[in-house]
Amino acid sequence: MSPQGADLATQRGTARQQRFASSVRAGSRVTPERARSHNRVLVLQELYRSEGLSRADLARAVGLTRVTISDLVADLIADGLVIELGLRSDARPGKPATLLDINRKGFAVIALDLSYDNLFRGVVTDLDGTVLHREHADVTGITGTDAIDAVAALLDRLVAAAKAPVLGVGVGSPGIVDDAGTVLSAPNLGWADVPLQAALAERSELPVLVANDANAAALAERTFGGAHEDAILVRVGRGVGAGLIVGGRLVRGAHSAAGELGHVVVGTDGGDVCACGKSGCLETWLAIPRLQARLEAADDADTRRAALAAAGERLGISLAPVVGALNLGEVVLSGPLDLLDGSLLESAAETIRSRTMADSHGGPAVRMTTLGRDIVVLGAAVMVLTGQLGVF
Amino acid sequence: MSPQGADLATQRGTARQQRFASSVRAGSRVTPERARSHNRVLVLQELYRSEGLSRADLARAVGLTRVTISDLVADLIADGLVIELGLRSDARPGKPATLLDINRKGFAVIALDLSYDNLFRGVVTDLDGTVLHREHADVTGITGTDAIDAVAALLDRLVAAAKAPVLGVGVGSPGIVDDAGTVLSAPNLGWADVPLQAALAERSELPVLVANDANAAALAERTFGGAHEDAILVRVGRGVGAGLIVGGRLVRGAHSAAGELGHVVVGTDGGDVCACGKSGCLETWLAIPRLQARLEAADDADTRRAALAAAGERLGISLAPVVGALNLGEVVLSGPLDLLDGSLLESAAETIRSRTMADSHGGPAVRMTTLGRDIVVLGAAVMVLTGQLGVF
DNA sequence: GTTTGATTGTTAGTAACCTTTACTAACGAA
DNA sequence: TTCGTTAGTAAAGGTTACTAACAATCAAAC
Repeated sequence: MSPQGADLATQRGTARQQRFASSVRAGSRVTPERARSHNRVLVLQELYRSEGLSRADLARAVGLTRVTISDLVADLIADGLVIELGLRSDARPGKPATLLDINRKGFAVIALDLSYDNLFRGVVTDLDGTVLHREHADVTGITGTDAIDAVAALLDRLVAAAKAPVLGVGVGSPGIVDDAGTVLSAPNLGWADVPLQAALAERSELPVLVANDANAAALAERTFGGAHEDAILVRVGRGVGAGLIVGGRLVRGAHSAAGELGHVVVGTDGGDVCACGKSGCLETWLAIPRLQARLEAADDADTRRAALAAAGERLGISLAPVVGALNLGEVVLSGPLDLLDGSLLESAAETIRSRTMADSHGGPAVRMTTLGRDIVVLGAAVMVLTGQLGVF
Repeated sequence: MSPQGADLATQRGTARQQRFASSVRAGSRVTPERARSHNRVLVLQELYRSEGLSRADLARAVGLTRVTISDLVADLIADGLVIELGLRSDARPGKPATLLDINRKGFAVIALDLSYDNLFRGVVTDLDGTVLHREHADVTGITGTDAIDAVAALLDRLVAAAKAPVLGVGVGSPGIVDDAGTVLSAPNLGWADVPLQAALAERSELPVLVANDANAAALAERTFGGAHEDAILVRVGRGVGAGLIVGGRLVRGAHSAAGELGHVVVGTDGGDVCACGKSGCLETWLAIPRLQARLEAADDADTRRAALAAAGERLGISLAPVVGALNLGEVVLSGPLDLLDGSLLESAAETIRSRTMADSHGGPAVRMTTLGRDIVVLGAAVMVLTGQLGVF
């Protein structure tokens, strides 16, 4: 399944993972060693986004000399991260190039999505984000430490299913998650100040990264969905959450609570009472249960469409100041297609346009995600790729 | 006025400025030379924020060895950027330390504020942002290329007034300004696609940086006003603009238009017609001329206070989604104290709190700036310090 | 008064890194 | 076959930061 490099990696195990991590960790002073790590990452990045490059291609792309690139590539090949594909076939003058690629199948990434109702989902992917294996666990009624155990058990099954050395574990969790991967608050799971990242890292002896589900989804959309450098991803489900990408980077917020849009009050005309105590929160307009209730109460198609459009309008009203203040280039929605993709989306787009300064570019693109239900696990995988390899 | 290093810098002139600039410019590959530039900047940063450090102190703070720090400091002293202050006086065992500092009075920064009504303001500061000299130019009725000439003339006067080598020129301009310092649109000055930065750089042969006035103000608030790492600065004047700091960095936006909040529609209950054609824009509620008109129409103090509170509420309504989405830690207002600081500010703060999820931290701090009318020129100076020295 | 220990800053030598220069290998075109 | 081009490698050189060692200097303990 995995070539020599991967086996090598398996032998050395955790130490190797740490080394990858340290090669990326940001810091202040630059020693020659750090400089080389940085250049290593640049080579990996180039290889990641366009496979089939030669050493000479890399030298041109990265800006280092062929000599240095050869040296770096030799390191990466020795580590099992890069493989030679063979000679380039096209007819050009000169010595034929040896094509390289990241060892895409030589490592596995494990990604978990804890944001579904009563269900934990997990996948094993390769370095491309291709899903190789799926597992899930029913967690109806399970909260607190039992839920932590359920995550750990699911992780164990995924590790057992992985057929290549595991590069790391990414987790998208509901609630507010801080930089250290501690879930500060996730009411549905009964979690408060749960150090999920540390707990899973200790039990699995793998690098683990935990983040909020909507934030993870935003990363996925940025990496695999082609989202703009300045974009917001809004996830509509039992609640409403968002992830923001500003200048190509995920926004964390003053208290790690960036994207918590669900309980922002929309409009100046009241609204339903929310679970949080306020009236007119975005969730009261947009959350799927409320939306479905309103649709069931509707008699005909027009009324239903009006209900969806009203929800979309509320979304647009709350997003307009964000789009204006950040000058966002794109708004992406994630959630049930049958409800979101249609009147709701169109109404939201129109509302945003009519309430912001339609600069010469005609306002932001507003669209559904193309990543479907895997968006959170894909984002969790991106977290691992970024954290362990520095890719993206 | 300026010590030997400064004279030296004067002689070599522009070439030196370029060198400073190149030492900061971001890039991809890391060569040893780039690494050293980076470390140079780290030393400067440490010295900038706490004067009176020894080489050994720097070594501890930056993480490099004393040997390397000594070498870097020797370079910086040779360049005139750092000076020795003398021996440390306090009684400690060991050889007394030689204290160092950035040559704070040895260089000047020129900063311009083009955002006033019919007035261009400019200052000369030292590296601390202390204003040493002021100039202004009445530009009533002056627009287009005449306005560009007026800026250049004001800049010439400031250069002539500077008593130390000029490190660079920062300009805070109204309108939308792109990364290259081109004013894409500034209706009041009759500017569209005016390459102000390039024009001034060519005429003055100095490094020039142009940015939007509210964005510059946000930088000033972050650097000199102690603003939070995630904050928004709202500037209320003839129009309404904002600058956002996210993760400690200024947000530019998809089309360089971040912070353009003035023409975002507020609320769902209509409002006055705006110059832009829409109704209920934030400017129609908050801009100073409109606000003053409403106050003059009011009969008694209570009505006036209510008008101010209403304006503050509208500001809060439009900021709430931004505060929630970005999880901002602070909201800072800049503008006429007599109008903003009071009912308006309190109402805005209360509205933001009541419309966002009052996380465990009680919502963002909401306050006036302490930097007064110099906020934009100070921000322009910060741009120069950041761009030329990498400080902050 | 002397010794001891601590701190600062410098000198000398070393290891790591990237570059320049020069080379071989391999290929198409004339 | 020769020429020009491209890919990759090898050797030498310069820059960078590190370790080790040292002199200068001072407080505090003896």
